[in-house]
Amino acid sequence: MRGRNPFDGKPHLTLRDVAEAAGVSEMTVSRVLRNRDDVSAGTRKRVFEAARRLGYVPNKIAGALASSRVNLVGVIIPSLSNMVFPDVLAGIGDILDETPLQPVVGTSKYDPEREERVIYEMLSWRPSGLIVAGLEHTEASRAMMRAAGIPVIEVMDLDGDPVAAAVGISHVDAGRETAREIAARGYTRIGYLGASNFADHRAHKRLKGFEEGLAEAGLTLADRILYDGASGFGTGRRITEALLSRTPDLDFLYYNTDMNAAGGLLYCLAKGMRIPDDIGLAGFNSFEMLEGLPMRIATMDSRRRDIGRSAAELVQAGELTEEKLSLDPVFLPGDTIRARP
Amino acid sequence: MRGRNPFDGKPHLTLRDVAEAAGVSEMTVSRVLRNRDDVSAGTRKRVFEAARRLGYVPNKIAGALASSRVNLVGVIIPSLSNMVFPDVLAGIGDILDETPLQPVVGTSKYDPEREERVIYEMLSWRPSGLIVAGLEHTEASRAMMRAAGIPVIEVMDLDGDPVAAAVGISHVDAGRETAREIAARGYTRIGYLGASNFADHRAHKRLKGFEEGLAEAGLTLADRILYDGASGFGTGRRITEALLSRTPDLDFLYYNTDMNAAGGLLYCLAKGMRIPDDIGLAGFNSFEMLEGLPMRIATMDSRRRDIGRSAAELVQAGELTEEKLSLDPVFLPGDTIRARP
DNA sequence: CTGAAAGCGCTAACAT
DNA sequence: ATGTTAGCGCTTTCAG
Repeated sequence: MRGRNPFDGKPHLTLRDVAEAAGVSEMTVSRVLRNRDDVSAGTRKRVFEAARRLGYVPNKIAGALASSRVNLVGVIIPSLSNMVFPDVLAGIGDILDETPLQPVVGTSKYDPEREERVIYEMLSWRPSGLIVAGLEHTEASRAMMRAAGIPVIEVMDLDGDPVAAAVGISHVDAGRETAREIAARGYTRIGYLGASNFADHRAHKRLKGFEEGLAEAGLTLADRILYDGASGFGTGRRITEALLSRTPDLDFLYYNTDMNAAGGLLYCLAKGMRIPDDIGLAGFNSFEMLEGLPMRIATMDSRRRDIGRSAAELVQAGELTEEKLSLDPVFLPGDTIRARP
Repeated sequence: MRGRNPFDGKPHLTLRDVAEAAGVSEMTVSRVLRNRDDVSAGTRKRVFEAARRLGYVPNKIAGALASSRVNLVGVIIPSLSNMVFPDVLAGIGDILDETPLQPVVGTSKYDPEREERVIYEMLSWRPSGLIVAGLEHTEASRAMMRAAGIPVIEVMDLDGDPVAAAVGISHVDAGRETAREIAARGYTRIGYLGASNFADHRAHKRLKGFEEGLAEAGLTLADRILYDGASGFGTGRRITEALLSRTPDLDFLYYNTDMNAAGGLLYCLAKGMRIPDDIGLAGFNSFEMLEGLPMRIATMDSRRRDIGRSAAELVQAGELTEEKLSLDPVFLPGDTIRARP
């Protein structure tokens, strides 16, 4: 059974097979296949042909062990269904596609214990770098990342204490800034609509900053509602209806994410409310796919793709950097908030 | 430099380090860390403690090479931003989470050459299985998959010639079935709205089946419009407006995906059209996040999560199966199509 | 229950 | 420009 795939009697081809077929040494085959330029054109051609004909696929496991070089970058995010994370991945891809590095994605499902296991699994492949969403990890996770001896970049959040490098926005600032924009436009009866998910630290930070921003203007949150489950139009609708039936005199609704704000928008429009005069709405994230709703929702661009790009650049540089890179979220007033007086 | 990480002067810990610290042989450490039950409780405890204290993380590269066992499953999909693919991944995760197998995702960006490179990269890690979206691949890709000696599952599509096993729906049938539902409700002036993306084979197959289904009822497509770029509400709006201004007397709009249908729905509602009496709409995919629109769009559930689950089960079984598993897409009439007479 | 020896398939380093 | 040798860090196999 040794040297064979467990599912098949046929052993994998090795360098030796190609070497014999081409009439050269294993070492020469290895050089050709790694595109080194110290092989004569004729030999190179013979080797390529032999490899092609046999259908040889190199064994990276062996190569990585021999060279202690692994061209993988671990990327750990909470989920793939949240839309914000694929955007970060796209940014990472923009950069890594131009390099030999390859991202390998793992998901934590917002569970720190699960994240710890994923980090452990990832590190056991000895990747060239690690990109992890968020700053909140178990102590064991932090210890592993510190000891990994590779570039470790925490992304999306800057409010906290990164293990090493970090790229992101301050969600506290984002929330505060949104509150200022709202207060500056004369709204006073403000409600918050968000997820009860205890582990969504970034949303909690935005809310914290939001309340600080309101306080600056002498305001407090008039009401808030939390939901379980996934964000979406239906969720946005339901929580909006529930909140407004409880506190009908709200004049502004601040959502944890544009997805819910979109549902809220559709609800308010259906009820004939006048937006943005009677009631204003704002979300967070700036999702491109929502362009095309009846009104553009006021939101803050969370710079997800840029975050992915910058993180990948830091990994690619290969240094054990502790750089903190703060991107500025951009407030986009859209149509669901009054003009500034 | 050998045996060290290129970014760090400090070499990684090895089994030997743990063995010395615990006062046992490397072999014993290896046994403990793989949770084999042929080690005495006392030794086991000493080893675990030493490993913890040192912060040892095993090297899977070496382990995989020695054992020729790699607990990775390659998953190759066109993109992560399309929403349909994360759903397939979620289904795969449902199953693999209960096993030692771990999915590794690669994206082809709808480019067969790129897909070929990704398949090659994946196979060079000697994974335990491969799950690939679609049936259209380069000849070289097909040859690699045939020769891989591992379970290879093509997913999402059954109209074509799979390399080995396949799990999915027939998109031709899905299109034909949708056409029948529309024709049975008395619509006659039918338009199609889809992507020009040459490489979206499944959408083309749906359109083919759709036209066949119309033909059965003595109908033909009254007009069609193709767009470049991403699907979304804005896109749906724009193509709907363009198509209706060109052919105003259409009484049904069939979209390649619910995302565009949603934009079309919002457009038609804004224009005061009476849905589903004056004009009907249907999409494809059944996206959960769209629940909550003003009307539920008629659509067909593409069974994405089930497809992921079944594919993962086949991989996990570990046999070189050639099974073809056909799931039935389900037509969901929603509110945008008239009741059957 | 524990250890010693051999080798997985490749590449670094040193020949020639 | 090509070949030879010695491992990479682990697991398999066989001995005790």
